[in-house]
Amino acid sequence: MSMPQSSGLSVQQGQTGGTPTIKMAQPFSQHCASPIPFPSIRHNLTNLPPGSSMAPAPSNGSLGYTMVPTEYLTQLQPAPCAPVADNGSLASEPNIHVSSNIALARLPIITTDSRSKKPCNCTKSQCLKLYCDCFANGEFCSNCNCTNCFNNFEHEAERFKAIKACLDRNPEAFRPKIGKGMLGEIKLRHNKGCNCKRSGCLKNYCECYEAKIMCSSICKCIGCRNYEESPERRTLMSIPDPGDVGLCQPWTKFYPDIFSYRKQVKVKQERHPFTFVTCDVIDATCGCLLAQAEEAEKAHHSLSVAEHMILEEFGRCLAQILHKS
DNA sequence: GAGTTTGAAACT
DNA sequence: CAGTTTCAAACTC
Repeated sequence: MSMPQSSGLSVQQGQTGGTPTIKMAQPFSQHCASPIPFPSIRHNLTNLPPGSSMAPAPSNGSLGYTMVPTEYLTQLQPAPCAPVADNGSLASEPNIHVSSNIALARLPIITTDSRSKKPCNCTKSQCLKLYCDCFANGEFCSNCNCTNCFNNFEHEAERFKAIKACLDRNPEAFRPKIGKGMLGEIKLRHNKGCNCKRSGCLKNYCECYEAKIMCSSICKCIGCRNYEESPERRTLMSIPDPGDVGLCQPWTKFYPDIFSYRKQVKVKQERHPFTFVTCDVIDATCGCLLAQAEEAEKAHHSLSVAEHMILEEFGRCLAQILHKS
């Protein structure tokens, strides 16, 4: 699967282990990997990525919820919660009940559609299998180079069947592959792990490497060189040795745009919010807020406490954004 | 641009 | 669940 090289985020613990900091690592959609079974929070998750919805996990109700592209959700079942439209507003389908206070309380979302979708080149799958990146990402093919494409409005029935088949095989088929690690882990990791044998996990064949994350214990790769101290990885990724720099910020190498606004600011004294409140920054902020919601859920806090925690987190995010700017 | 390699997804 | 096949992307020349 392909991912924009210049986008993506993560939430990392501060160097002293204190306040989490916003770092780029993944598109926002990748942040929503963990099911969110806390209903009171879930119903307030109106800031899901545009075009996404939370749906009950298909296989096992106890699993909570899984994130499914809204197009798929609406085709598979009556939407249990309001999807987020591409323009960031709540969908207006009459069968979807949206509590007015939620609707009123919603903050406007800046769409992240600026990330261009990579066209696929499928020839045999009809773009109805997970081989197809468009299909796997819950998107219709558009401006692709595919042949005999069924991943479009004209082939709704076939798409429906294909989606259902995928979910039957794997209820989490459309779950983002990159997510947070185990409880307490903040770094992102591949949810399934890779199975590379020959690439040393240092080529884009490797999903971990492609996502610019290191392989983890769940990977079943052979001859892996995609780990923290790997010299080959450092060379490939042009990561300076921690001893060579005072404050090592390796991810700035991979995701320069979120850090580049500092340089822009130096060059241009007149600053505008859009020069540093980029889509990636917004994505990272949403990721922090979701993480906070999950923490509240795990701690079984009440809704009001959860809201308080999330608001506090939002404040910290704002402070960091201002500091970075 | 054609051919090869690779590993995920699909299939048996 | 393991082995095999299919597939499309990544890579090489």
